[in-house]
Amino acid sequence: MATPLPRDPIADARLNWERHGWSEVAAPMAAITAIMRTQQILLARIDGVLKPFGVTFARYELLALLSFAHGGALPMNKASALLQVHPTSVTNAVDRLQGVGLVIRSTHPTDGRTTLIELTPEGRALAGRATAALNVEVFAQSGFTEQEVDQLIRVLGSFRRDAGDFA
Amino acid sequence: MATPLPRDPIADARLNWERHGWSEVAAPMAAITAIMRTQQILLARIDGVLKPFGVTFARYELLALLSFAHGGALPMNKASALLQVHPTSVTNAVDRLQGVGLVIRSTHPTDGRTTLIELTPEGRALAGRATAALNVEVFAQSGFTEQEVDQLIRVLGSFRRDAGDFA
DNA sequence: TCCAAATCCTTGGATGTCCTACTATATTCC
DNA sequence: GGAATATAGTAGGACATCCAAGGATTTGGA
Repeated sequence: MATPLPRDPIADARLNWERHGWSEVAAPMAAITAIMRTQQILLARIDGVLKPFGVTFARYELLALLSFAHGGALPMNKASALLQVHPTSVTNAVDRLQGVGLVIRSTHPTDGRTTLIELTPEGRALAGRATAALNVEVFAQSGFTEQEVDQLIRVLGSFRRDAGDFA
Repeated sequence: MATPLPRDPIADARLNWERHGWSEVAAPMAAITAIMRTQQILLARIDGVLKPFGVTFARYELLALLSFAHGGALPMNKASALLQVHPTSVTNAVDRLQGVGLVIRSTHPTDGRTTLIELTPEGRALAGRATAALNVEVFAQSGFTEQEVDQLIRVLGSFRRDAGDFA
């Protein structure tokens, strides 16, 4: 990766906010900006681990979700809701996963509008191997202490609830 | 926004991890997934506020950075480093901002390789109005308590340092 | 029963991000 | 000096996400 900057650019932004008389919101601005940047770092790390498996994080998430579903199948709209992404994002992911034989689309037995996404044996196998890799190479060395992990889960959990993600 | 889910999907994922014998990494997995989702929520909120100004968060960040620079100008590579995005992302943003007259490209006085990005008066004015809107509509009601903001800044700050963002 | 409203999925378009490769300009070192 | 190396920015391509719009199917109320 690139050479580290001599100073934290987010801390500098916070100072700029304070200098301009926006001290009231300087800290939340810094926290939010830090979340954005942290997500970038984590996504790059995850996609790097998944690259050898030929899937991206978005596609892996779908495979993992299906692997936990009874029968290894879920309606598209359920997947969209649980992954909390736009339906078109699921369409996109399914197109690509189906293209390489990791999932197949099948029609819902009673509702003609609904399309079921079904894990193939190859998809299930890949999900297992990819999860093992992520567990070892990312989650087991997240860079957060146990206490920090608990704080993040608590703080971001209430944030997501307040944002309307879940009841 | 859509109807809230009856259960937290990330907490459910964590339970699935534990049920499959990955208890050691279930919590970090949940924390990381929560960061990803929180970023999505925040980005949507920010872009919603910026929409009336005709800019996205990526372009706003560049305008804000320039507004704090002496002379309202920065080399492309400096902007890339400070925003911590790929150079091509800056090229993209500058193309669009220049297209609507908010910035202009100028050549570096001594280094012919370098291109300076310069804020136009319109760009500076828009940056000011957009910042005011974000301060009031997003940062002042972030959904985090002061204590949570401090925790996030501390935890994510050390994470970013460890990730090599800054010294 | 039958048509309007709701739901499901897909297509097409806009953005942002990254990577690889390429051109132009500077620097370094023989 | 001049060639090899390094740095700056851009073009082209791959992905993911969202929104708006449209076709298909189901549900529900008149």
